This record gives sequence, C-alpha cells and structure tokens, in this order.
Amino acid sequence: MQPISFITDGQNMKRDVFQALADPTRRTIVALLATQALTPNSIAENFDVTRQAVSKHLRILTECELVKQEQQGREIYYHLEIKKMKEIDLYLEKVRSIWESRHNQLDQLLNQLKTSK
Amino acid sequence: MQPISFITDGQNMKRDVFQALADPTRRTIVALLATQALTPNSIAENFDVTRQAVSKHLRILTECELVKQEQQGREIYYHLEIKKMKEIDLYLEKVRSIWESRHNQLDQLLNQLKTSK
DNA sequence: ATTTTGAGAAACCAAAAGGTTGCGTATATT
DNA sequence: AATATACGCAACCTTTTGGTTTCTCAAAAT
Repeated sequence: MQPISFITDGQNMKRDVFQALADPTRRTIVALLATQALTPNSIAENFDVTRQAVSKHLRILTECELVKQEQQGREIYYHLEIKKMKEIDLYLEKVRSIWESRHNQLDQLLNQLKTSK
Repeated sequence: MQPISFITDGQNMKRDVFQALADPTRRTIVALLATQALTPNSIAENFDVTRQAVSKHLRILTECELVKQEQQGREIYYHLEIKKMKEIDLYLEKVRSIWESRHNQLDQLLNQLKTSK
C-alpha cells in the first residue's frame, strides 16, 4: 500500500502544512504574523538568525499557502492566511473520529454482551 | 530574541509533536493506530517500506509520547495516545486567539472612529 | 533442541533541512 | 546622480531525516 497523505491540496501545493509547522522558529513566525503583517526585516529583528534565514522560512510558509505576500514599494509584507490552519484541524478530526468510532464499536460489543447475558 | 518553541513539555520530551507529524507516513500510521493497537509488522504490511523503517517511525512517535508500547510475548503492540494531540490544538488556539484579538483591536478602532465623527 | 519469527540496534547512504555569506536588482533617500 | 536599503536568489556547508541492509536477541513453534 502507498503511504497516504492526509493533506492533499492536490493541485498546486508544493509543501504540506504540518511540515511547514514542524520547525519551532516557523511556528513562532506564524504566531508573530497573527498579530500583524510584517516584513522579513522586522521579523528577523525578533530572532537570532539572519534576514535571509527568515526569508527561507517565509518561502516555505508561502509554499504551503499559510502566508501570503503583499508588495509595498520595496518592502514585502507577509500576512497570515489563518484559514489554512483548518487543514490541521481536518487531520485531527479525522483521527479523532476514527478513534471515537472504535470506542463506539467497543461500546456496542459491551452492550451486546450485556443484553445477551 | 530566541526562537520560542510553543510546545515545550520541558522535562522529558525529546521530540516535538508537530515534527513527529510532519512526515505523511507517520500521519498515516497514527491514523491506523487510531483504529486499534498494532505491531510493527502488521503496520509494515500496509506500507511500501520495510518493518525497520516502520520501527523507526514508531520510535519517533514514541519519543514525543504520541504512541505507547505494550509488550505481549515477543510482540510489541503500539497504541495511540490520543490525548497528546491536544498539544496541537493548544498551538492552534494560541495563534487563533492572537488573530482574534487583533481583529478586536481593529473593531475597537473602527468603533472609536464611528462614535467620534 | 533446533528453527522460525518479531523486533530493536547499528552502520551506512542519499536527500533534505536549516543556516550562512555573497550577489543582483529594484525602490527610496540624499 | 549617487547612495543606501529591502529583498530574493544562488552557492555552499553541516546536521538531520528517512530509508536500507545486516546483526543480535528473545520468544514461539516444530
């Protein structure tokens, strides 16, 4: 069997959201961008890495569409696409629903045993 | 400023949950384990990789405590620790609350402008 | 008692990740 | 017009990742 990806935008997503959020620095950047749109430079000021490193992180976040760019003169403002986080919820819900239905099956089994005694 | 990890068990967690779920194969394993506890061999049968590779994935999932082992004879059953997924919710909630409060501020500003015209 | 089976551990490898420095280019500033 | 600034891109380096193969060990099966 093939490894199934539970997150498949299918068309033009080069990167998956989980992988993008695997890096703690990127998670912090996302949290930062939740407050307001920011430029690479202003983000870099909050970290211990160069502006180029932040740029790379932003590229990855952009590739999975968690973040969008908006050019303003020579500056580029990056802002969060909060909707994209839904995809993570989707996976969590999927796993939980499987988990729950398993319990229901157990409950059903227990009920059957109970009523047939 | 230091890169802040939003997921810090602090004490004995060697691996963070987001990173563990970054790999699509591991996400599928987690979904599989949501149905029932399984041995490495039975998991490997569902994939295109060797048992050893699955073992490695299970080690990573175990390190972040998303999965627990239960020895039975010479077999080891791996079962999902569904509670651990809460940590992901926590991050999502954090980001969303930041995002919401930002909007509230904007709403407040708009209201102020409206009442003072 | 011998052989098979389940599984972790180790050694190894190619590819990806995360970082750096240096460069090119477009937009502001003077 | 000359200079400074904001940024992306490319090249490079080191560490991590995901996989394989091989080995060893303990538990079952014969």
